[in-house]
Amino acid sequence: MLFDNDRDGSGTIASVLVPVAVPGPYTYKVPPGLAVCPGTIVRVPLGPREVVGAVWDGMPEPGIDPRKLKAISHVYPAGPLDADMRRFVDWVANWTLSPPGMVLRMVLRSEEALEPEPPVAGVARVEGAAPDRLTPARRRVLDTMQDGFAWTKSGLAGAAGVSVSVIDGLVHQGVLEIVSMSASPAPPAPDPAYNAPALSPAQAAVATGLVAAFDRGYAVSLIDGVTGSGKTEVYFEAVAEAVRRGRQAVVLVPEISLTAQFLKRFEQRFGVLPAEWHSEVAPRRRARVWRGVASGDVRVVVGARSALFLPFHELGLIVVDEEHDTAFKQDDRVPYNARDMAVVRGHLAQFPVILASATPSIESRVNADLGRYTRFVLPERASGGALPELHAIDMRRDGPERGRWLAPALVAAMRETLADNAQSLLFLNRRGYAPLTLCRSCGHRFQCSHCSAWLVEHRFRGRLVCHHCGHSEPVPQACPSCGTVDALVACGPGVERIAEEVEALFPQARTLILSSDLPGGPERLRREMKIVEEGGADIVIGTQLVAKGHNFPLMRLVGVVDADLGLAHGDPRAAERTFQLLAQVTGRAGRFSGGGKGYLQTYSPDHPVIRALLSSDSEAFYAAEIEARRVAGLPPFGRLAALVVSGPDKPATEGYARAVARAAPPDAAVTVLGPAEAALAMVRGRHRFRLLVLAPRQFDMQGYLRGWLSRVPRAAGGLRLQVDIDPQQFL
DNA sequence: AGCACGCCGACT
DNA sequence: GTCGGCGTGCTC
Repeated sequence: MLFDNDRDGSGTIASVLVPVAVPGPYTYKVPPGLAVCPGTIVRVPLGPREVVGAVWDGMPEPGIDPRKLKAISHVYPAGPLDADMRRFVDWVANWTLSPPGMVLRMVLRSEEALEPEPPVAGVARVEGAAPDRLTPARRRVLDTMQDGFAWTKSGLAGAAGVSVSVIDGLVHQGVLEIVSMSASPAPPAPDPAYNAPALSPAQAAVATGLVAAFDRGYAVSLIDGVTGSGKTEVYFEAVAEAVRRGRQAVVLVPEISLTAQFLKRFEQRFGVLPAEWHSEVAPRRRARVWRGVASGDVRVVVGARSALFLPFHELGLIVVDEEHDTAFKQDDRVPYNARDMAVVRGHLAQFPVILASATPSIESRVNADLGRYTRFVLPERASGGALPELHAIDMRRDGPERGRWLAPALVAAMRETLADNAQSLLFLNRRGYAPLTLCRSCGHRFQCSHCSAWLVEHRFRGRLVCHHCGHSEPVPQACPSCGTVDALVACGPGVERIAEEVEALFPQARTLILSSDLPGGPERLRREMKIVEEGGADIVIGTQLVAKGHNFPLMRLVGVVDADLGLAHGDPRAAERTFQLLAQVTGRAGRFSGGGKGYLQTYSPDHPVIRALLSSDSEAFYAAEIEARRVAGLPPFGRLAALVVSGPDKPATEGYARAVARAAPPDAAVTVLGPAEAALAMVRGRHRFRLLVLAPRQFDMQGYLRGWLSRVPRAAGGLRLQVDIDPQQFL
């Protein structure tokens, strides 16, 4: 904010939010001649360096020694951030108990974007000049340039089918000259009328409902549609409506599914590729998208969760695809859930938000049941194909012989599928060869020295790996405890072990493992996904990454090797996660090739999650799960739940966690999970302790946590809270 | 003595 | 988040 307090000649001052973990804006002098307003993006000195910040709303903190004030050193041409954006930053900061500057940092992550796009060097014709000899290559270049525009060297070389040296030669001769090309032209806008699809009656009804939401300002729609029901086509109609209304739109997708396939579908519908925003976009391109979003040249962005913090001025729609996906959660720095913050942003700026999933999260279902969201159901596949027929294999009765992991019934189905030249998918959410290794002689179990989780054998790499902290060591010849040689046994299966069994059963089949940790990285993974997609593999063995994003058109059979995995451990969302994962995985079968089959190997065929999966009845699952939470004394999700995660590996940390548990109000259910349970419960985190607080609806969790935080001595060092509360009731 | 490393506090 | 200051402990 600006303050005209020039009465004493000291000049104006402004509040500036700086990208550091301080509680609020700092005060700076505005040098004469610089024009700033709330939202202006500025560079300011901070300690020994200069940082990028933004002029912010609010009174400067009183009691700052005026002699201490430094001056804004630069005003960026980008921006200013509008009032909606500033309110959003403040809201997210308050909600996540994070310093507002740290949230602002997420908005201003591309420093390159803050300056205008630097001009690029190009070549243009010199009026009247002709080359000494007109070779065929030179002719092609000059023909290509008949439009009279300037070209970049490489662009021209590509278009004319010559090498850059031909162009250099023409420059040398004075036929072409190096010119400075101004910023690239605005990308073509998506055309809502380009290729409107023929929607089924059910899809059309949903599309109409989504479009109608635009007249209500803020409204949240939940599209609950089985895999293959055409959710994407349907919400594209809402994107089209936003574009028609002159608004910008953003589609948030879990990072993993930001695939070429998805972008191509967008192009088929709208005639142009959308702007992309995620961590793999190169800095230059990133900067261009940021500037385009701010200037309004970019109308639609498809991106990962961080796209939510782009500086839109005319945002009129957010779509969150696969809204249940945990990739929308950021666990480090500012811990936020992009799905919830999307709803908040829609609320603050009064525009519609669409959440889409085949397996909505419990909280979104509850919010729909309570009437906060409008739920649209797409119960059938758009192709008219049936959902896969699912069977349980009771491993207690019909399991495989000792030392094998695939039941006879599943093997028979694989054989049949193979004979039909179709693909099978074996799903096991466990990387490596075996999850536990022990010594046959003395019973020693290999445990991680850093975090007490079991070490997982990775036979291809010849190492024992901790999946919790990443530590790894070579597989020893002798037992480190009793010294017996060659006495180590692998217990239980991982994908590598399943592959071994498949290769023994079907030596002639083309078998492929899809697992995130195989050598070759994401590049190889993409290649292999493509191989599967094109039919280059018969049997695919995959971890959870096969559940997401990619479509496998030839997949006809899915075998879940261990359907119970993930149902047992301490995470209160274990059942929900398992249901979502297995529904997504089995939904891969027969999605494009007509009928498909799925087998669930389980020791607990009567578990509500397994039963709901078998009957393809997600209603049964939601009812059972909500009831189970009620019986367990947990408040219904979608109301209030908080996770407090404490970070560093310090004895004091556990003490603080237990102290907050004791201080909790009587009607809040508070659980402290120790390191082992936390390791199981948090797949990706490296948290040593985890405090789970479940509080009833009317309880001010934010205030409680803030009060508690203020009492934690600094000595707790780096203690971090992760708040996982559905913000619905506060909107 | 010289410096690598970790911890802590300040940053307007 | 990033920097500098300062203490500890190790090496030339």
